[in-house]
Amino acid sequence: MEIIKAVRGFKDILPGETERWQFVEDTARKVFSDFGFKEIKIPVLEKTELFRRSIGETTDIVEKEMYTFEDRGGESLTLRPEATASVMRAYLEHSLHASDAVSKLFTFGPMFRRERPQKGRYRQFHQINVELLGPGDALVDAEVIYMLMLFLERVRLTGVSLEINSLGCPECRPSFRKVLGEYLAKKEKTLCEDCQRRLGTNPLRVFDCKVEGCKAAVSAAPFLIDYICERCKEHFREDQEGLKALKTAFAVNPRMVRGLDYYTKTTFEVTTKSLGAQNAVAGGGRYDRLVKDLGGPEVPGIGFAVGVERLISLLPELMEDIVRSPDLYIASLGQEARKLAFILCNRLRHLGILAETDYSNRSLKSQMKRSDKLGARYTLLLGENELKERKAFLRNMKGGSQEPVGLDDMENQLVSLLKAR
RNA sequence: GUGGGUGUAGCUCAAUGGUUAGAGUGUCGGGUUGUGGCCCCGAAGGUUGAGGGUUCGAGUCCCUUCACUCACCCCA
Repeated sequence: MEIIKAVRGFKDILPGETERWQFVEDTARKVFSDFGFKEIKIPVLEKTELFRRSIGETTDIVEKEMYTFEDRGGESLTLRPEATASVMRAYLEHSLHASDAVSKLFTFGPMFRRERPQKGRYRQFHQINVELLGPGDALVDAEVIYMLMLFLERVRLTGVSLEINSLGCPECRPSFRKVLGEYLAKKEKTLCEDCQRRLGTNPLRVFDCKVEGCKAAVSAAPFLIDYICERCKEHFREDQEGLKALKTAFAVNPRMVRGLDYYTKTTFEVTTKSLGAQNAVAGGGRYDRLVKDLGGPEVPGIGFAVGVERLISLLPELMEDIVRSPDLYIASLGQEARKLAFILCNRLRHLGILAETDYSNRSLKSQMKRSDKLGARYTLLLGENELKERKAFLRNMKGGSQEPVGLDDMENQLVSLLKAR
């Protein structure tokens, strides 16, 4: 019979990898809570309408990447392609804005997009998501970005760079689109097919194109940040001052464009050179209209998402310090000893010691090999002779030295010995 | 969605169209009574991704399909 395999683009995360996931999540919890953020848990399934309204009808995500289906009641549901929309929904549904002027929220979880799988791109992938709602001040932007960079530093990620940009606001962006559209129209012939199409739909996207002709056409193009209104300019300037004050290195990338419609003003991305085409490790920005667009009060917000698979693939390999190996392996010989090993092993676990033993009556040699393979610090040798003489041998697996331990009160002796380090 | 590359043991890879598809590594066992790592010996482990075709004969050639992978696209 043929075995059933996982759905394309969906991955198992096995022991050996999960340690890194836990490390990343634990670090995130610690850092974010130091900044006053609280964890929120939200469903993976939402009404389709939520994403259409927040992400934008004409974005690629909504147009061709969502897992949308009708449930048995005939309602259109969608596996979330990102988390911000759900957090906003929960924020409004539970009127969090009414109970506190500032909401600092983070969440972990899987997201779903039906794209062709590739390095660093899966159909189910995980994000760490942070949202800060309430204040619209530029210093908040700097603080959130600072927290992101601190988190990345704490998980020992290196070789990344931070880029920021401003997308302006609903008042000033349209006028720039017009300016850019007119500029690019003059160069239409040098643009690739895709970009010629983009002229009509979203000329800002041409900035993202990697085709040489388009790069050249765009190299002298006007920049959005030169056309944004005074208020947006001031906001962007304060944001940069904030980052400088917090000694956070960044570069302004006037060509950075983001794929979700709800962003306004500050946007940012953390990228790497070692991930191939999927170079964004984290990204986010300010969304001052989103809450209102979803039917809520006028509450500005800012947030970011970290791609966990991408982040983990960039982490240094050597992380032995986070995998736990046994403190003690109990090797037993004979029925009586085996029974005692069984009791002792579980009592030690009860006391917080990672103990292992073997129940299948294997040769001492096999048990020693297993102890070695598991990386146990000590092996306790418990056989018929030891039972008779009321003492067992405790072997240090690193040096190979052995010392006797009295059978009576052995539990306490072992605990004090093993917990000493 | 479009294009390229790759599918052989758990993993990394061999095998001119020609016997019974091999090696390393890993797993399990053994190398005189009850001691790990190094070394030696042995065993288990495969529908050669799947399905069709060409051929006296296919892991090898052809077609289809699936998966993986890289790039486009998009984004975390």
